[in-house]
Order: sequence, then C-alpha cells, then structure tokens
Amino acid sequence: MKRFDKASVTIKDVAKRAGVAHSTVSLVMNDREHVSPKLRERILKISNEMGYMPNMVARSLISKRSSTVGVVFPENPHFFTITYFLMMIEGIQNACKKYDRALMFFSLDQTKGESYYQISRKWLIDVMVIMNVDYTRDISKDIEDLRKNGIAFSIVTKYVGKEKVNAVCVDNFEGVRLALEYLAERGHKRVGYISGHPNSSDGPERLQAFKALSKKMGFDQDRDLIVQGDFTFESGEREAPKLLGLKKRPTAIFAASDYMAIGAMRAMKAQGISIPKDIALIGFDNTLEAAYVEPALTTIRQPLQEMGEKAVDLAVRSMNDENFEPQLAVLKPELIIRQSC
Amino acid sequence: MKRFDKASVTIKDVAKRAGVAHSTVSLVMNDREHVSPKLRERILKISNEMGYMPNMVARSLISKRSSTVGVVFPENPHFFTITYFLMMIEGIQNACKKYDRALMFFSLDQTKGESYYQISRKWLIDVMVIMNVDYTRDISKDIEDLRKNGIAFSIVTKYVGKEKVNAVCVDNFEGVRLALEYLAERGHKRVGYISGHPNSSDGPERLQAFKALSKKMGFDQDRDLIVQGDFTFESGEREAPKLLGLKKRPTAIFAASDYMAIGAMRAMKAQGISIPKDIALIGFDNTLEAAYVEPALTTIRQPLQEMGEKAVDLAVRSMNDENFEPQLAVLKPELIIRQSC
DNA sequence: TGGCTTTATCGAAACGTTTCATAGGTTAAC
DNA sequence: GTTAACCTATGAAACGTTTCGATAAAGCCA
Repeated sequence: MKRFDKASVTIKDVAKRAGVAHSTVSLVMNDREHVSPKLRERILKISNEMGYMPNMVARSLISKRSSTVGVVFPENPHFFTITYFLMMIEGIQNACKKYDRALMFFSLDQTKGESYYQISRKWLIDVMVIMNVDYTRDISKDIEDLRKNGIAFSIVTKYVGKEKVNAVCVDNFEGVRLALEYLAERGHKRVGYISGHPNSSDGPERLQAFKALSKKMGFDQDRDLIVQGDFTFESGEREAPKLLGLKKRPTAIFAASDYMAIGAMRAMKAQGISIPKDIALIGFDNTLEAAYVEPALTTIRQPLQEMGEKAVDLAVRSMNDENFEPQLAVLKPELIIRQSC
Repeated sequence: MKRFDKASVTIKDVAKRAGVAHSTVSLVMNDREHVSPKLRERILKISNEMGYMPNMVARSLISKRSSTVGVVFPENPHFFTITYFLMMIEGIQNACKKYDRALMFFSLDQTKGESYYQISRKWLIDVMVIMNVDYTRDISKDIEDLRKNGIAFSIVTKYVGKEKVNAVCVDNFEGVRLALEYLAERGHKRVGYISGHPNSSDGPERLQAFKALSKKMGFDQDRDLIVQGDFTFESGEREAPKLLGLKKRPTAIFAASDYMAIGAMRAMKAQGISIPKDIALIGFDNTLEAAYVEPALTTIRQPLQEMGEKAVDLAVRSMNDENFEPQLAVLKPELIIRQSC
C-alpha cells in the first residue's frame, strides 16, 4: 500500500522558517487579528514561497467542520443521468464555489440502515443538502437527528413533515396557472392531466392546483381527464393512452413532469397522433431533454439551478447564524414556449 | 457560528465501556489480527450498541489517505449538465460504491493557479480522476507532480503526453470503422466529416481514422468533405452548412460527437433538409440527447459509464500496488442504430 | 518611575484516529 | 523447570491543525 512519504510543507515548517510559533502562523492564515502587520506580511511571504497549503483534513478534525457541502441522494444507479437532479447539482456546485467549499456526494444506502445524521458525523459534514426523492420513506426521524445535533441542512424539494426546516421548492400553483392560462389562451377547454408521484410534495400540490384552476377557468371537469403517473417517462407512456382513448378526447395534455410529457409524446407518435396539430402537449420542469425532443416541448420551467444554489445558501446561513429561522424558499416558475402547443 | 457540541461516540468511549485500550478497539474496527475472537466479538457488540461510527476525518489525517475519490474537472459553469461527463460520473459513482469511498468534486480554477497536486494535498485525496477537457492546457507538469508524490490517478480521456499514466479511452479507430462500414452498407460513398477539437486526443484520432478508412473503403476524397468543429453543438450547427452547400453534396454526414451531430441536425432542419431521406447523419458518443432528438440519432456508443468505472479501478489498483504499471484502457465502441441513417 | 491596560506572541492541549514498540501471559520445546 | 517463541493487549506517540490561557512587551496615565 502506497503512502505519501514526502511530507508536504506544514504550518510548522512555515513557523520554523519564520522563527515564530506555529499558532501565530495559524492566526495569519485565518486572517485573525492580534498579529502585527509587519509580522503578518513576513509570514505570508514565507508561506507563499514555501508553497504552504492548509491541510483541510486536519482543519476539519480540530474545528469539527469540513468546509464541504455534502449532497445526499438516494440509492439509484442512474442518479447522475437524471437531468432533473443535475441541473440542481449545477446550482449547488456554483454555490460551493461561492462559499469556497468542496462538494461531496453520498448515496444513501437505506438497506444498510445508514442515516443522514450518520453520514454527517462520519465525514464531519456541516452543510448538507438532502435530495429527497424517495417519497415512500419517512425521513422525519433523520431530520430530527440532524436538527437536534445542530447540523445545517436543506431539503430539495419541499419537506412535507411538520418540523420547520430549510427547504427549496417551486411555486407549483403558479406553475400550473401559467400552463393552464396559456392553454386557455390558445382555446383549449378540455385538458387531460397526467399527475405526478402521489407521495411527493410536488405531485399532490400540482394536482390540487390543476383541479382548482381548471374548475375556476371553466375547463371540462370529467373525472377521467386525470390519470396517475409518477413523474417517470414510463408512466407518461403508460398513462397517456388512457387519455387518448377517451370517447371525448382532450384537446391538450398537461403532464406534471417533462419526463412524463416525453413519454406521452412517444405514445402519441406510436398512435400516429401529431403534436401540436391533433393535440397540444405541455410539460413541467424544463429539463434538458425538453429542448431536444421533436416537437420541442413547451413547458413550465422550474428554476432548478437556482433551487440548488438556494438550498446551499439556506444551509450555510443557518450554519453561520444560530438564530436563523429555517425557511421554505418558494421560487417562481416560468413558461417556456416551444412547439408542442 | 454553530458547533457540534454533543460529541458523538468515539473510539475511546467504546474502549472505556469495554474496559480495553482504544488501540484494541481500533484493531477490531479495522479487522486486524492479534485480537482474540472473544474480545473482538464483545467489542463489536458494544460498538454496535453505542452506535459508534469511525470519524473518517481523523482516520484520514493519521493515515494520510482519505477514503474518497476526487474528481477534478475544469472550470465550467455548465459542467454538470454536459451529459457526456455525467455518464462517466455515473460510472465513477458506481466504482465509489464498490470501493466504499465517498465522491468529491473539485473544479480546477486555473486562474488561481491551482494544480491537481495541490488539491490532492489539501484534501488528502489519494485516488484522483482527472477529467481533462480543457484541451488547450498543458498538464504535463501537474501529472509529473502527482506521479512524483505517489498519488494514484487516472485521466479520462487519453493523455497525449509522453509519460505513461493511467488513462481510459474508447477505441476511436474501431468506432470510426463501425460508422463508416455501416454507411457503406447503406450505399454511401460520399461522406462529409465534422471533426472534433484539434487539441484533444479524440479529435485528431478520429479524424485520422476517418481519413485512412474512407480512403481504404473507396469513399470520395475531396478535401472539403472535412470541416473542423470542436465537439460542441454550436460548432456542428456552424460547420454543417459548409458541407450542405457543396456543389456535390455528401449523401451522409458523420460528426465526431453527438453534440455536433445534433447541431448539424438543427442546421439541416433550418434548410428544410430531411433526415435520413435527403441525407444520412451519424454521430459519436451516444450521449443522453441522442435518443431524444427527432429522428433519433444513429451513433457510435462510447461506453462512458464503463470508462468512468475503469478510471477509478485503475487508480485504486495503482494505489494498492506499488508495482502496478500505469496503463491505458481502451474500451470498445458499439454501433447504435436509430433513425438518422 | 510605577502601576495598569492593551496588544503581540507563545506554548500546550485538544480533535479522533492509527501505528508501533513493548509488556505480560500462555504455550511449546528441550 | 527453564528458556524461547508466540500471541494478545497496552500505552504512548503521531498526524496538522485551531484554540485558549499565559506571558511578555509596549503604551498610557498620573
């Protein structure tokens, strides 16, 4: 087993060369007061000459804070190719740069009984972003553990439990409103809806918004205009035919996620139905793929990058400030008009 | 500033409860010999009861190895939404699981003069994967630093310098062969080529393969059948019209990346050219988007996941075994037939 | 100049591990 | 019954930092 043999230059080396105590060098490195400007400058110069770099691991150990952002995601072999998450990760990475923190990823292996808190302890993660995709699992216990132990974290998306925690989500009501108003403008009054995962926070919220708004706007209210998906491509492909097969076919379909919309698109193509001529299609999310499909998908943009960034912002703030009240950041969606309506 | 106040259970706590020296507990935790089975069992039981988790940071500090895989990528605000990299990251993540290592990401800010070696020192990264996308930068010095200091690393993709290092790439010659033979089968003899970035390793390799094979296979050899892209969507959209505008238009276009192929597709659509009726199109990579465009893109698959995984494998092996000879792993490409030819 | 306050620097302790030389105990060999 | 060999368990040292109380020096005021 290889080892680093040639020790790199440590704070003590710098101190020795400068003829001071290494604690003094530490003060300089951390920009703390109580060091005379003259000495500070000299130490800085020497440390640069020697190419000193603080050892983050030692720093973490003593300070019990790791200068990282830990992103915890559920066990899923394809997590990194689900563009929905990636766009959030892009925002998280940007925030990491902003706060000069490194980015760590942990897949949560529930089978091993690992908890968020354990991960935080094991790696001294002090800022954690929880990607809560496994809607079927109750994480209230884990949340409680984190909170109790003063570990700063945020959840994406909205946490449905009762504790008040940092969380980031999109304004689903507004998103649905944008979509339905756009459809109404274009003359649609009979809109089929493919709902999202019932155990998520977004799924039911969007569904509820759809029900309320479509009623208010005078759309057809048949019970069978609503089918149940789970956000995935497959569920869209599976459920869309139920809408297409209705005696009185809807003139537009609104899917609660782009993946489902694209699945629906596949199903429609298979039946030779032309979009948007025969039927209009609108999605939700604005994931990467939406721009690539043909016709390009009109959709409601979730500001995923901003959500990722905000999640880190909130967690960092609650780490820095004892009194920071955990909050839910609700970001504004946006209508992206392409060719599918 | 918040701190973890309630200390979590340490190895000493376990030792005290078990009435043994904490070094003994350490032996047990690391599955080392020289502990009687009876005692080992007792300690294991107690440690479980107490919920002991080793502190990875302390472990890193003393052992100078961090139990992580550090992925270093060049400064690029959209890195995490470039699916090409993501698919590799997926493989890297799988390997991390296999080796029970956490995954860390570092964007290399060259403007700050950071080097790979410095990152490795700063965070005690002992297994590093270098995503060498910035083709314009000479990294031979960094490579040398890593090697000299015994830090295990791999590069994706192929490293073009003279030192022998762990690297992972696709068999470009074979990939080009697959594409050209497929085109030949379908009767094409006049193929336009959009080349990749000239400072990469893949760009020139594929170009050379194209030149050699298209000659050998009796394709038209006009100089202007080859245009220069840089792997990006934009370059494909920019360069394709040059091929389309030729007096004698090619019957097929081969782009050295899917992004360029999709860019070319956009350009063709803009001109009302139908794919594959008017002209065939084939890409390279099989990134996520290839399956979503219309018509779905026929392409040469790079086994990106496998490449990511292999990169970690190589690095881990060279870490574990002093005598492991750095090697270049050349993975096999695969023809993915869709609708664009 | 003496005493008091402030500031600059120092030294030691701590963080939670691993490692390594060594002590004590048991067994084996003669 | 003595010595050697082995095995188990121990205690101290080390990793590279930060922190904090102590000390020394300097500044201030009377």
